[in-house]
Amino acid sequence: MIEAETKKADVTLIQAKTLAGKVYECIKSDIIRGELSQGSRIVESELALKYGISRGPLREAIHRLEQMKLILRVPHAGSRVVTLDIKTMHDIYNAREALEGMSARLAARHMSDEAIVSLKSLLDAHEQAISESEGKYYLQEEGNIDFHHRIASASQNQWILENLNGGLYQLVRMGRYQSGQQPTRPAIALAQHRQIASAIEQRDEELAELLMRRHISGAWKIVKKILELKHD
Amino acid sequence: MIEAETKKADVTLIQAKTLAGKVYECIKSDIIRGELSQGSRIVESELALKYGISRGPLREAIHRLEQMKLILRVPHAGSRVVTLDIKTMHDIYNAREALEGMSARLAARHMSDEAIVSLKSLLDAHEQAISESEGKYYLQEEGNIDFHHRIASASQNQWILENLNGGLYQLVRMGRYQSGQQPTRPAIALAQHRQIASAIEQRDEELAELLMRRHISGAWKIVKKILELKHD
DNA sequence: AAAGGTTCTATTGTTGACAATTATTGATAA
DNA sequence: TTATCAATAATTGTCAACAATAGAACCTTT
Repeated sequence: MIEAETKKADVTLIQAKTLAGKVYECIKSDIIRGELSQGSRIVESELALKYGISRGPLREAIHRLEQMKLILRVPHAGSRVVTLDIKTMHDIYNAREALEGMSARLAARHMSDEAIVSLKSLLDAHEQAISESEGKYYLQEEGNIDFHHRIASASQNQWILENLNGGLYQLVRMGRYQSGQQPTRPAIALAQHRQIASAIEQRDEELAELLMRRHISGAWKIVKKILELKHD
Repeated sequence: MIEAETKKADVTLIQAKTLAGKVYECIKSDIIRGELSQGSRIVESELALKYGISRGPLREAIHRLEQMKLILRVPHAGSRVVTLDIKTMHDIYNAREALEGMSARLAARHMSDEAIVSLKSLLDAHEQAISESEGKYYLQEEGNIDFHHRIASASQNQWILENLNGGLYQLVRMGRYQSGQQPTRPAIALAQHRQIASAIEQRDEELAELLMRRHISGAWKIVKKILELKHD
């Protein structure tokens, strides 16, 4: 039993019990971090060799990544890492706006009082982190994701939750990582997060959705400018 | 010509270039039509034998169906056809409301004038079909899907389009098919469709989104009643 | 007889070889 | 030179055998 517990702890670190799952996590990380650059060709035998597995599970990993749109595949021709141009990112942020807006609305309806308290203390921690250290972008970014993740969880909508965690968030991460990972000014984001949390606390569904949509479309405007600068 | 004979789907008729793709289409159809009933176990070797292929491509087909949430899979334990209970359907309709609402907004922004004309003539055809034949539910339902599909295409948002066509619409179809496939009263739906088309024609993004969301949440209320009746 | 552990079986996960297909290269002719 | 077609190479798609795992059946012990 004790061995089983420790084993399970190890497994949770690896995030997957199957070979395909582990390699999927690896490749996903490589793509998001840009180690596999955008548009680059994916050759099954190469990656299989690199990770020391056969082509079977590797193929499964690739298929998963294709479904979440990190990889583009054409039958018999091969796979490439997706290229996040401005149009694609715009699509992603529009989808996010719709889904997270609904997510916030449902969170205002369903989130438990304890979860709301916990959410607000998370925001306090963010404020602390921001005022303490100006340079810890990474932690701030993780905190940002954490906030959005909690809202999505509280919505209690399984479809939306899975499509945010398993799809859109990964693409957003990849986009941030590869465009210099500037955090949208943290103080402003924090203020907006507080507004959203407040709307949820007051069970104001309409306002919660409105504020979340404004928050995301505002983030898009900043990302867009960064991308346009990069492209010129 | 549409025959009822298509249930014994012939693999060679399907356009997919790969074996996995063909079998994927077959199984998807079987699930939506209820030939593979909700919650029933999926055994790889059985299906492989049934379709006369090996387990490799069949596995790929199952993985795709898992990603679009028609199949639930647990590692080493097996797969089952999803069960569309009320909660799941509610999640689906909420996600639809968010995504198709945004879709209508973007359609009002991007849809070409010619496409709008074509859309309106499609609605005329629907009106014709409704007044002519009271019983052709199937055609009406296909027309309904056609309308929503055109909006999604006109949105020019690839992510939303793919997640509607390749995910939510299939689940909605499955739910309709298996709960007696009552079409939500076609005359009312048609009137709402006309309103939406009109808003798009006037480039009123706000109104287009609002009307589409109202349309879908209204549809949900009807579906919910049907499901509740069934469950008692 | 019930609880607990142990063997056994059915099913999934993995592998390496083989077939089919696409893209490339090179030769030939206009 | 350039276009076209054939042969070739590189890569993906498919298969059947093997390994690992979870769940069922069985036995043992109390």
